[in-house]
Amino acid sequence: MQNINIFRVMEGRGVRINKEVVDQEIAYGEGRMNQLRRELNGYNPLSHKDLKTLLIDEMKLPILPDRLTPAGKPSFDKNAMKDYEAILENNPAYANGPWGSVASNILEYRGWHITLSLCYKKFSDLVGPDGRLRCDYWLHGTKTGRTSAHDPNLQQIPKDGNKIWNRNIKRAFEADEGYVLLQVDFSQGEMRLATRYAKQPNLTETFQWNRDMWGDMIAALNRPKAQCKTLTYAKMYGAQRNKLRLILGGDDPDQFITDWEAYHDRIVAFSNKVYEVAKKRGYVRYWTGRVRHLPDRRDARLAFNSLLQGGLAEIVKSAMIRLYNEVDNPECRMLLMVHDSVIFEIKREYLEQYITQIKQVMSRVEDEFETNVPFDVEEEMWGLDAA
DNA sequence: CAGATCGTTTTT
DNA sequence: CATGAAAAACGATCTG
Repeated sequence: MQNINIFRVMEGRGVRINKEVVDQEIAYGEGRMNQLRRELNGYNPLSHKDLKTLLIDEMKLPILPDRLTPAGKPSFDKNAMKDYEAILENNPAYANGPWGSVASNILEYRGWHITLSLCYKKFSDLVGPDGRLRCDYWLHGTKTGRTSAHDPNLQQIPKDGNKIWNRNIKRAFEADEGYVLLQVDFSQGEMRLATRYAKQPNLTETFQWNRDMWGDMIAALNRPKAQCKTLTYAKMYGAQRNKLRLILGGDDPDQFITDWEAYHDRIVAFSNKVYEVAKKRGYVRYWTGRVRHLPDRRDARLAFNSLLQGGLAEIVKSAMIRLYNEVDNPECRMLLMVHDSVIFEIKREYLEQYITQIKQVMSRVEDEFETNVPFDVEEEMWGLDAA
């Protein structure tokens, strides 16, 4: 079976939508947006112009030098608004004014705008008469070889959130009667691939012994998990020294970076080699033979990330072929794919046995790709309230 | 007015 | 000159 046919089957199946939850959230969200707009004196939080008039001209807040848009204008995105919120809270001149909650109002308005227009309203418009929502996958939708999804883009539905505007998103999806929705992810797939390519001994051991990668890194580098994640992802994306310092903030970032690079010495050396080779050739070749041509061969920083992002996408697509051939059936249907995870609709009474089988088949990467680093997967139930 | 670009949000 | 990957999609605003 080829991927194109598998995706065609998945597009045909779609996923069931809970119309009550969707309608309820639309009504509530629209009400909140109207109220917030009134509290903001009619200023439109979606208009950069309005926000400049309100925040800079009227409220006399400063333009934040570290918070500029690519075009060099003051940014009012959520990071900037957090800074403004702190300024407002710490300054009595503002606290006693009429704009006490202006920052949180703007953030909530924009949060609802995104959730309603991209999720709930889209779901409502696009859901079929049978109550199922179908997106459109583009198998060639990205430069790296990942798949993209459209109408709606189900690859960007918010995670269950602490934020009120997307706290109920997952409740909008439901399984058929007697079934459950299960997501299965390749965990730390890109780091496993980097470890496999670079033959990084300590990480190879971490993965072979099925230890927690973050736990080992935290212990070795003596830094909090959030910092370890930030730096690790930034390195996988090819961030340069200045950018690393900026995103890590205070607390001796240079020492941290040095320690990280020592702990991942083989990966660092390998990424440098990928850079050199890609610069010479103008492209990078994945394990399947697929190539990504660089948009500008003088700048090969993209190469390492493409090798990981694209190479993992090839691993996931291979896994989907095995899953379709060996597992998929009316009791256990593949419905959706989100980059490094696959979402299934499974008959509840056989759930445990299918979890075992899916994990075994999905992680059997060595069928196509020789590796001594295991590619483990983790399962997660959708809709925990499903009794 | 149509189409392009900007700024913002969300995901892996 | 500066540089953090890949995307979708909305509304507001700019451009021809």
